[in-house]
Order: sequence, then structure tokens, then C-alpha cells
Amino acid sequence: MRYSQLLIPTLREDPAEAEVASHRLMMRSGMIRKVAAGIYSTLPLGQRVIQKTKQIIREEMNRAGGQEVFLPFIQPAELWEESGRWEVYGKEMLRLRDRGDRQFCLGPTHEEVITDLVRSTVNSYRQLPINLYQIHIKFRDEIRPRFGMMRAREFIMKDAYSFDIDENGAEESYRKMYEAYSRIFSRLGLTFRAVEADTGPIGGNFSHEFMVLADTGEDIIVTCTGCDYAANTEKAEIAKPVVSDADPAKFQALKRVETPDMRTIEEVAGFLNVLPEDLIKTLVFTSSQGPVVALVRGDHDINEVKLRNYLKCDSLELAGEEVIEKITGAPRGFAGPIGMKNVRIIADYGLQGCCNMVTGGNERDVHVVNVNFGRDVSVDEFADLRSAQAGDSCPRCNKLLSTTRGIEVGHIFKLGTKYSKAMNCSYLDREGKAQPMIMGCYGIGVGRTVAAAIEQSHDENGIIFPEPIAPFSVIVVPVNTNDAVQMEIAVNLYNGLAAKGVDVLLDDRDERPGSKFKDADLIGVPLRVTVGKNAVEKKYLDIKERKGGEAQQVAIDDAVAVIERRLKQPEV
RNA sequence: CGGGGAGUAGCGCAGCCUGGUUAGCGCGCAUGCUUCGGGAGCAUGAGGCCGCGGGUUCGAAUCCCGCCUUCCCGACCA
Repeated sequence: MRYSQLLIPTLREDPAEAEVASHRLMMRSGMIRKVAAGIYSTLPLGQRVIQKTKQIIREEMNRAGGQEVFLPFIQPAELWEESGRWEVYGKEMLRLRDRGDRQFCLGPTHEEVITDLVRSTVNSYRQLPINLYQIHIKFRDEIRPRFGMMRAREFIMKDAYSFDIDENGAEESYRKMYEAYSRIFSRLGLTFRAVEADTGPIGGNFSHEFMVLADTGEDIIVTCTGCDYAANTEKAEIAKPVVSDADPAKFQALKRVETPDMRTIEEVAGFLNVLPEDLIKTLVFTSSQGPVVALVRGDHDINEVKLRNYLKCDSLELAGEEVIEKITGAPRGFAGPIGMKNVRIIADYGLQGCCNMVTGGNERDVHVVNVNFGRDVSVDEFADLRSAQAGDSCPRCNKLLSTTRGIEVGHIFKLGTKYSKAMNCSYLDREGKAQPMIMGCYGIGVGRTVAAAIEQSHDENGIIFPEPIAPFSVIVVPVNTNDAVQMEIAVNLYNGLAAKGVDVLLDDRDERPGSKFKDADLIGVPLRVTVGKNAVEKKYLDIKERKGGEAQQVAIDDAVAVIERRLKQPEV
């Protein structure tokens, strides 16, 4: 394509609204423009990248046996009432009415619609298993959309749904998707990791997130330095420490100290001149099972997901001021486990064996020091309640865990029968008996994947696209478009490459070379061919890789072959 | 929803505190000439509901009140 005819409105300066690299660069390179918060138009350059990404996803989904469908974006309330999610979903779902006052929503996800489709068209075990997928938009009215395409309200998603006759089949379907996802992200040229994830309220036995590794990622993932264990921090287990109870001989006398207005761990530790790890953090929660008190060491973080899973309760949240006062008799900041009655207390494993600790005194402006388990506090339950940190031990091999940041681009779930039971999606088995189908669902955020690719691969000059999703593979830059010889060489090369099926862009704009080089860098085209004086006088072209390195001089006649080889083996 | 910024030309910003000619600068855009291997030079020109509504005032981009939009942090999130 000719640059002069394309709409690529690059910006010289960073747009004020964009903070993170991918957002900034997608705006600057003219890939996207904002229409409203979390809602974007995709321009030709962005569309090319999106299409290439979609195509790779599509090919791998098809290879894995998926069948492409297209489900409605506007969905009737009845389906959601059937699954019970019309009430549950909350404000994230944008609801609307048609002229007949019937209720609809903009589809935030498609379990209901697909389940409805399958129940009405699939009746026999002979038709199973089946995997249906689509690639189109979703709308979730996020509380706070941010970072451009990374967390938009309207976004493109590939979502697939599998239906099986039994658990084994469902696990096989899941495994196929796991493999397909691994192939997809590899083909896209991304550095990624599949990690174990919490299944959340959706339930099911297992779930994996596919994370693109990037320092700016919103998620923290835990990986083992010794084995291949990797998990989201919400899920990451910590090996149960092997410790014996503290020696009572070391216990010092319990003492009450005044700590005026010292509420946080840091304040108390600083005030008493002790370390955060010498404190016991006492957290009061309200849950569907009533109030619960959780204890973790001062330098550890409570993991609400772990606590919720341990308690097996539906809801769990940090208690408000009122409940805290009722349970502890003191305002927030002075809670401690001593003397607490009629409330379930669970302590993290990290507290086992600790002695002479500091806790709140359950009284305004008072803490207690030299607190010891057994003597002062009796806790019946110890459990893994805290979030893993770098330096903790791996639950599988006991080696050290480390943490890294990632961007969640894919998530696969084994759903089980939640929707098939609620919506009566069943098949007849060999005995003619109706059985609920076992479902799985599998999502990939397409726009987020592109954003993640940019986040992972850019420099101060712009995007460095992996070749498979680059908007163009090669850009041919004639230095002076008014020079007929240069233009002829450039056009011939352009035609030669295009004839070989290479995605090539000819920068035929009558601009100064500096501007054209800057734009080429900004939009991230992997290979740049410069046609200048050297081409006219010495019959060679300069081929430069976007990711860096010296330009290579190639004879004009060899250029097409050399470029083809480079694209196949970008490492050369 | 809580906290903190910001809305002035397509983009980036100044002006506002201390009200007063015709609202300015850089980039971009248009035209012409000169240039042409990393965002050129000169000249001419187009482009503004100063976010919206109300108020104060002889007079409001500027002061006051209300609203809207948007960005960041937090809470939230298959």
C-alpha cells in the first residue's frame, strides 16, 4: 500500500490522556482514537494489527476443532434471568430497553446465549463434544476503564465454549484449548506464561490464565525458581512451613503500652521501635457465615481469595468501623486477638512459632507487647491465608518463589454444569437418559493482546511489532520522492515484494527523510528499506531492522530474496 | 463511590492568581520558493461556543455557584 493514501494520523507529541506505553504509542502511531472513556475507534493501521491477531487466533481455534459462530451483542434479559445472572451481574452490565419496553443488555459475555443455542440444537451424545467460538465485541461498564485498549469498556474478545458428555471429555476439551492458547501466543511472538488461577465464583476444578510478561502488567504472578509451578498471586500456594511451637521459656511478660493514634503496622512498628514482622495484623471480616477474624504477620498481606476459599463462604469483605468496634471494643487500628470471644479466629501459617509479638489491645490507643500463642492467645485454626511473596517456598518443590508482573490476555475455565443445569442444556445418553452437558469457556482479549505486545516490545522511538502482527512487514522509504530514479527503484522493489505476498508499505509521501524514518519507527514496521543516493549511484539498498542493529547493504537485484529470507528468519 | 489533576485551534500548551484593546505560542494544516540519509528554512494564510448553564460586573477565558467530560491513585473486576 502507498503511505500517501492511507489514514495514519501519527502524532509527534504524546497525547495528554495516555499514561502507559501501549496506550501512548497506539494513539501516537494512529492505530486508535478515543471516542469516550474506554471506547475507541480503530483506524486502518490498528485494524491491520487487530486483523492479523484475530486471524492467528482463528487458525488455531479451527485447528483445535473449534467452529466459528457469531452471537448477538444485544441480548434479551430472559436468558440472563434463566441463569440467575440478571440480578447478580450488577452495574458492569449495561442494560437497555427496546421500543416495546423489553429489557436487553449489551453482552458482557456469552454463556447464556451459547447455552441457549446449544440446548436447542444439540440433543444427543452423538453430537458431542462440540466447541463453538466467536470473535467480536463485548461491553462491560467497568468502574474505571484505563490504559487505553488494555482495559476498555468495549473490547474485542475471542470467546469459545466447549460442551462435553462427561468430565473426561471436558478435561480433554480444556487440554486442547490450553494447547491452542500456547500455540496462539507463541505464534503472536509474545513472551508469556500460563499460570494457575482462582476459579472465582464461577467455580469448577481448574482454570489457567495466560499472562504476557511485562513490567507494567497489572497482575502479579508467582513463579518457582526450581520447577515449573506458576500461579496468580490470588491462587499461589505457599509451602506449609515446618516449625515447632515457640519455646515458652523465652516468653516475656505481657505488657500493655500506650500507642496514641498509632493504627497502621508502620506507625506502630516505628513507634515501638520494632520490625513489622514482630507484629500480628488482626483483620476483621464480615462473611456470609458471620464475622471472622484473620491473623497474619505484620509484614505479610492477607489474601482474601484464600480466606474465602478456606471458609467456603459466598461473600467476604473487610468489616466496617461499626462491626470492628462491636467485635473488638475499639476503633479501627487497635484490634488484637487477646480475649476475643464468640468469633472464629484463623491464623496464617506464617505466625506459627512466633513469640513475643505485638498486637492491638482492643482499646483505643493501646497495644500489647510480648504476646504469645498458647499463653495469651488460643487459635484453633492455622491455614495458608496470605499472598505469596518473593522468597517464599514453592508448594511443589520447596524451592524459592519469585514474582513477576504480567498482563492477563487469556483465561480458560472448566465451567462444569453451572449453566447447563440452570438453563437445562442436556443431551440424551446411550440409555436415552437426559444428562447435563459439561461446559468449558475460553477467552482471549484481542485488543489487550495487541496492547500487551506493545507493552512488551517498544523503545523510545515507538513500537517494535513482532512480525506476525506488524501492520506491514516491510516499509520501503525513497529518500526523495522527486528523484525519478529513486522512485523507480522503490516502486520496483515494492511491486516485487508485493508479488511475493509480502505486506509492504511504500512511503511515497513528499516528506523529508527524517520524518519518514521517525514515522516508520513509530508504527513499528519490522524491516525498513531505504532507497537513496546509494541506490542511484552504487546500486545498493540499506535494510534495517526496527529492533536495532546496523543497516545491511544489499544489491538492488538481491533485495527481494534477502528480505524474504529475513522475514522467515528474523534472527539472521 | 472516595481522593487528586485537567478541559483555551487537529495535537501539546501559555494566559486565569491581580477582570479591561483584535485570546496567544509551538507543532500540524494550506499555498509558493529553496531544500532532501533521522521530525528543514523563509514568506503568506486558514483555523476558537476559551467544556456547558447560571450569576456578579459597565465589562468575564479570568471571580462565584451548579453541572458535564476526562485523566491519575484507591476500592472493584470470568
